[in-house]
Amino acid sequence: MSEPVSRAEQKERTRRAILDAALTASAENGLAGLSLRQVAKDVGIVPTAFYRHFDSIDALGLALVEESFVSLRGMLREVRRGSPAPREIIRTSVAVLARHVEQQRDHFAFIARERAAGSPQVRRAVRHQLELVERELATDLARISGSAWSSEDLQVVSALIVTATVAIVEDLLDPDGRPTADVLARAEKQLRMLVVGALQWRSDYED
Amino acid sequence: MSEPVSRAEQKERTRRAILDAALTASAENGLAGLSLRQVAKDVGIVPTAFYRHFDSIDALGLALVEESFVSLRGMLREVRRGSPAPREIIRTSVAVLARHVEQQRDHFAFIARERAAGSPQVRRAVRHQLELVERELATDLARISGSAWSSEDLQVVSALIVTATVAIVEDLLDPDGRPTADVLARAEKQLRMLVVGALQWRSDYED
DNA sequence: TGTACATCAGTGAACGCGCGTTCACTGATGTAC
DNA sequence: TGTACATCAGTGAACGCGCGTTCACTGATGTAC
Repeated sequence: MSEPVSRAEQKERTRRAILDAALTASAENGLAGLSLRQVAKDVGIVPTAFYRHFDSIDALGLALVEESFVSLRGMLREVRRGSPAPREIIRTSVAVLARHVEQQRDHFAFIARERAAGSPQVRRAVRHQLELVERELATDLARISGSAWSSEDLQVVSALIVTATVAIVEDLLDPDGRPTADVLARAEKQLRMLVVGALQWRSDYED
Repeated sequence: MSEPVSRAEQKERTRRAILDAALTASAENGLAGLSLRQVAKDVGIVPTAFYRHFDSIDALGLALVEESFVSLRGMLREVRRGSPAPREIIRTSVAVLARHVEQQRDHFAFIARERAAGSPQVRRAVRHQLELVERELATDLARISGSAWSSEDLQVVSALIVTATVAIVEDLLDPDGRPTADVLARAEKQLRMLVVGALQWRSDYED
């Protein structure tokens, strides 16, 4: 019935199972509340076997950061494929965001949670990744706008957009929060308002 | 030498000591990682005595939420005392924010952390308090602007300002973050940009 | 003011539990010849 | 193709530890008379 699997292949499968179980379990009490023994039990291995795959729980945490940002970058890639018309960009981007957050709920929740509450090392990794996203957004904005903004302004706008988007994701993930449709409608309005402010900025308020 | 203290007074002192120790200890691994035994040891009581003051660690957590928001509201009260000229409001408000965050670091860090990572009950309490702040801000904005915005727009702007401010506080608290002066300069710019967008909004983009 | 009783914050022993980590091991898979 | 040896993912017993919670208690403070 089943294919024979090489030792390397089997090891990779177990590693994946550990990552999946850890992601699910950390949704409960955060990465800091993760129990190596519980993860091992879920995976179906003995606790000590964990060490064949990761040096420590913190190393596992960093692997989960990587994995979660693979999801997030997949989303960004799809957003970049969208229309370049400003109004359309926002509408379609929010729709893409909503779909990806729903499909990769655990990854986005992991990022949102550990960004604020992770161990210093994990928190640093998450913030670093978000900073990279911020810089890429600044580059995109420079391309679209034809360098109408100063580089300082580009950074400020990008930071604002990323901040607002993180908050939108948190709202989407909040089980007690408003209905998804409301959050998305408000998200579009917030982002449009923000873009209006940024566009207006250069002519009116530049220092 | 020392004054005699009533039983009620002594009980209140112990309660305060528990809250202080818990706030400090939770800065390490979050409220979820708090050890009742460690808190008791720090306070100088036996672990079981904790139950004379709180029904559970979650109840203690809710008390810490209350206490932290007393700090935050103290800050807001001072902000409201400031100048009503838009440009001045932002500058002085950011300065007040910076000072309060520095002085009540643990309270602000508690709010930022538990907002994202607290137990469902604690997270709900934090988000509820932030929602109240958002609504009060909407009321203030209505008063200042003379009801130039729709109530829906007021809510959207308020949410955006609160979101941006929370992010600024997180940046101020981040030990690996940019220098405080940079964060504050950027904060002012972000908030101004945001206000520009909101003001422009009503004439240009209203649905 | 003095006495007898009530209250109750804090004590200390004891419990069972799940934790991370160590270690020597097993036995199937992989490799060299 | 067959054999002998190496590798190494997963095993299972054992460890010491800190955890939250129970319970009956003590003794100083507070109150009624």
